[in-house]
Amino acid sequence: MRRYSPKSIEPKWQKTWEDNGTYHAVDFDKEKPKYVMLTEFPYPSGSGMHIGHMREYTLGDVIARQKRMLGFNVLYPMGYDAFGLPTENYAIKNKVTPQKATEENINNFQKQLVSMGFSFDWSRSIKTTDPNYYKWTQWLFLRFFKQGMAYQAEIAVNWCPFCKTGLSNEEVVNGRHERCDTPVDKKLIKQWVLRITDYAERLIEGLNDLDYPKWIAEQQINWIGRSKGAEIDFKLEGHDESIKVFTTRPDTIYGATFMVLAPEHPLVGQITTEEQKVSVNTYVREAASKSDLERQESEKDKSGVFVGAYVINPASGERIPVWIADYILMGYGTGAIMAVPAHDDRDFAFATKYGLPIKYVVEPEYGDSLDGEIEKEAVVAILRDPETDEVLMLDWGPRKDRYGGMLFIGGGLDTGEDIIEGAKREITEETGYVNVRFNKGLPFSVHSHYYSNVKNANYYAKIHGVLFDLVDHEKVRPKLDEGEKGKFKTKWLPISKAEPDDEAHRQVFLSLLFGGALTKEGLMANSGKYDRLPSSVMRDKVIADLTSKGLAYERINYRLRDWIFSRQRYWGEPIPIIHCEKHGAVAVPDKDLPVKLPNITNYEPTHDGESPLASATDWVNTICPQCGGPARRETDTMPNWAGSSWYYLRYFDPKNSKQFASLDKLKYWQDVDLYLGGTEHITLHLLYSRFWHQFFFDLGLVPTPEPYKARRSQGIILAADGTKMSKSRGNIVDPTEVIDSGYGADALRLAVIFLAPYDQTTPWSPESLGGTFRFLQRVWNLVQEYNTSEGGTNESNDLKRVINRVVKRVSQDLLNLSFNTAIAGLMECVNDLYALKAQDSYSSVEWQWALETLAKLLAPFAPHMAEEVWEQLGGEQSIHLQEWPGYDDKFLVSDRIVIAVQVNGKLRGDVEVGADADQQSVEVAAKSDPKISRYLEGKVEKVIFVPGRIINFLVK
RNA sequence: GCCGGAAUGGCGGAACUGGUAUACGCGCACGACUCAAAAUCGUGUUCCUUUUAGGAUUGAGGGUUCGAUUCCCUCUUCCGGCACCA
Repeated sequence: MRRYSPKSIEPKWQKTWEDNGTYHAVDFDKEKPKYVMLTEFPYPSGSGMHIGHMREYTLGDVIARQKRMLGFNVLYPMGYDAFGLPTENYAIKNKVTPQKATEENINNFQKQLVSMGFSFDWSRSIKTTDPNYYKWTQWLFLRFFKQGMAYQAEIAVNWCPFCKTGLSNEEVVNGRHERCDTPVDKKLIKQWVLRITDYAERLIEGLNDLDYPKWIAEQQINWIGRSKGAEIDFKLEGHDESIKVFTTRPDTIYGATFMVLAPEHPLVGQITTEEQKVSVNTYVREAASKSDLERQESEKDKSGVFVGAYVINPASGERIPVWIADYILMGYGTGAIMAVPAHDDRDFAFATKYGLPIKYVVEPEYGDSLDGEIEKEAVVAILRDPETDEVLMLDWGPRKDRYGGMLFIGGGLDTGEDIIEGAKREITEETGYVNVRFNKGLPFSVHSHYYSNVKNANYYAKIHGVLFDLVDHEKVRPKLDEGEKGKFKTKWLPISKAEPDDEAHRQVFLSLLFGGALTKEGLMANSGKYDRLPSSVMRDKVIADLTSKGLAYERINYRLRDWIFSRQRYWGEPIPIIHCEKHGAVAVPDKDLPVKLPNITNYEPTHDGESPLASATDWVNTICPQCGGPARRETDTMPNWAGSSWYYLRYFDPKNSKQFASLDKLKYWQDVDLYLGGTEHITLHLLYSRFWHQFFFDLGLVPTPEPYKARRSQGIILAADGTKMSKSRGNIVDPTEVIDSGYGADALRLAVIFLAPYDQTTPWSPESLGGTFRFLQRVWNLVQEYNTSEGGTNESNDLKRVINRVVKRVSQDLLNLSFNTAIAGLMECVNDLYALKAQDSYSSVEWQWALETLAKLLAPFAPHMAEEVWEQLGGEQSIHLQEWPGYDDKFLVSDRIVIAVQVNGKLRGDVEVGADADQQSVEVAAKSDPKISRYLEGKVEKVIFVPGRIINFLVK
């Protein structure tokens, strides 16, 4: 008997498949529906592929292979995303050219991919660094340019001092460059920028029609950060101009007690008064030199300077001072805000630090309006013992209907009664303490709808919160209403343990003892004619009123910034623009594309923010395509996100030299049916390529509005100890080593999939590789031992059931992308087959069918083993071109079933009955079982019977 | 702080629509084969107890239900994303 030896079968089939073009996708196949399975193409780094890559491609491969067997014309392509910083940095370090490094890395990657037995259509492979490819990247860029969607701007960009290049917003993670972890600086350079913000709304809207997991969609929505509000003009005192602010809370405009501008705001210089000039200039200079990281670190300690100017609040007519502070960002909204310290945490911190006024205009309201409620003024008094830092609470018993629970001292005010007097009276009446000192009152009221148990009435109270200090413990006898007597107990509690059950009480407590801004909705106060309106209503009203005076308009703002598209590096697609003195930036004519990246000797990045291409004088100096006059080429290159923004389209027509892809082929292949990739690209590549695609759709270049119909993300494989795999930790699992060690690609594929649900981050388990290898070995031996020569027609219902069951299970699990349980199902099936084999003749037409079916189910997961076994069983053609097996439910039912028996919900045993047994026969069977009947001695009150599953006796 | 996701044996994980929790694999223990080991095969393996049996158990606590890993409420912890975005 031959032993299972992956080394001798895997390379053989890999070669056969490639020679036969087994996995080539067919353009315009009329017989079969198309299916495009896409996995993110790799960045060919110097360190080779790791197990995480293999998880992604194996999952894609399983889907692609099964879809082929299900009768789809499957395109499962692969290519290389090879431009970009890491290769260039690697090349510089190892003193080779990026071209050479890329070539070597790709060769290495290719070898590894082939050794895994993936069913890629290699005839369509692409490289983003191939001039025949980047010609079209440049051509597509020029579509943006020609529509005014690519523009140049001198802006302060995120600058990576290590990579010496500007970065997009998306590439900065926690103030550091995501590729090299270097803290990012700001640098003012002229940049190419793509107007992705024009598509902000579309990028959100488009998600509605896509099959993306909710969390991925949310992450994109979050990143785009839509917020609706208003732009409002504040007139500058003594100037003609006014300053526009953006706010999402126009309802709080009466609470705006000062204004803050970003230090970079263009009006700062103009409006600063003579006496403030020195301090303002110093502050602006310091802010400019701070990096993002430093700005973030100063989050807790806000700083700013008064510029000496005042503006007029357009709603209240009040005169308020103008400050600058670096917590206001020039890049968002208008770079200026109306500061409402009472209702914004940041403004509150700022106002507290600089002693600016805090004016509350939105008052909290709790509960919904109740029938016949009585309006009243009330106090909630917090009595604090300064000696022990404890507060006095009243325990009214369990809370019900917004009444009772742990509360502070509270009660209604008599008509015309002073708040402090009234509070003092309540303290003494309810608790008996006489010597208390008023500490402070809340600068706003709290409104509460509630039902009073004591009075048996609905109330709507306007509550004044007051804080009193206990002077001494002298007490008189409390003076309680009849309804209050014996209803509560008083308790002194440390401040940290005081947790009032009523929201109004809690708000009073928190505001009195800890202060802070109120950021929630509520009722308007101190807002002139708008008083007592709900804040949400006020918001629309005040915008409407100001809009009618031409002082405001509604506006939507996005967190998303335009996409900085220039890199001051060598290893990227040259931006196909020529700068002419007369005509400015001129597009390279389409016929002159590609603008090839010249070979230069010194491609190291420069310190001054100029691309190394600038030194290639021969290449740079050219003539203007419009006037023929002297001109210079653009020397910045594209980011490595450029090539990957449209690569899936090129797979549809990879060799086309006339177009990026022909419309016919685009119409046939349409879009990607399932896109599998990493979570790290959700706000980078995935967002960028959706943007490109949407823009191309608008130009009529592609037939679908979105590139990827469905998206899934595989989880990360951690090292066995649960830490992240990384080169520095030295805990990376190298797939090539695993294959060469004798386990082979099939066992590795199974191990990677069997590990956990595909989308779950989970630690690698080297031992499980032994498990999947053993499983394959068992399959192998099952086939080797099977003897075709003595074949008979042995009818076995058990065999039929086992095979039909596994077909159903694997088919359904694959539909749900539940790959790990599909493998568990296959393992279970093999275990069952071994058991059957022991009792059976093990040589019949049916066994032949069973083994063939098993091989087909195994084919997507372990393609080499399946192919070899298929050949041994006498199968024709490749197994991967066979039809996916079907199943029939009628073989799944057995005539005897086991029903669980519960007594009072507790499992007491089970009975075996006929498959169609009714309640009565199950009851009889259960009662005749002595293990069960001993629990049924009492009176059986009720029986719950779920046919085929369970019977539950309720016994008294 | 805000938004998402998760928590089940020694470990990775399974459980359809509320219906026998712990499938499958790893590990471990014992046995067979062997001079021996590896490999392979077989048996057992949630925990506790006074072990022919009983009790507990899906992060914690409560609720709905005949019955809850599954539904509802409160909380804890972990992971991912965003974070001075007005």
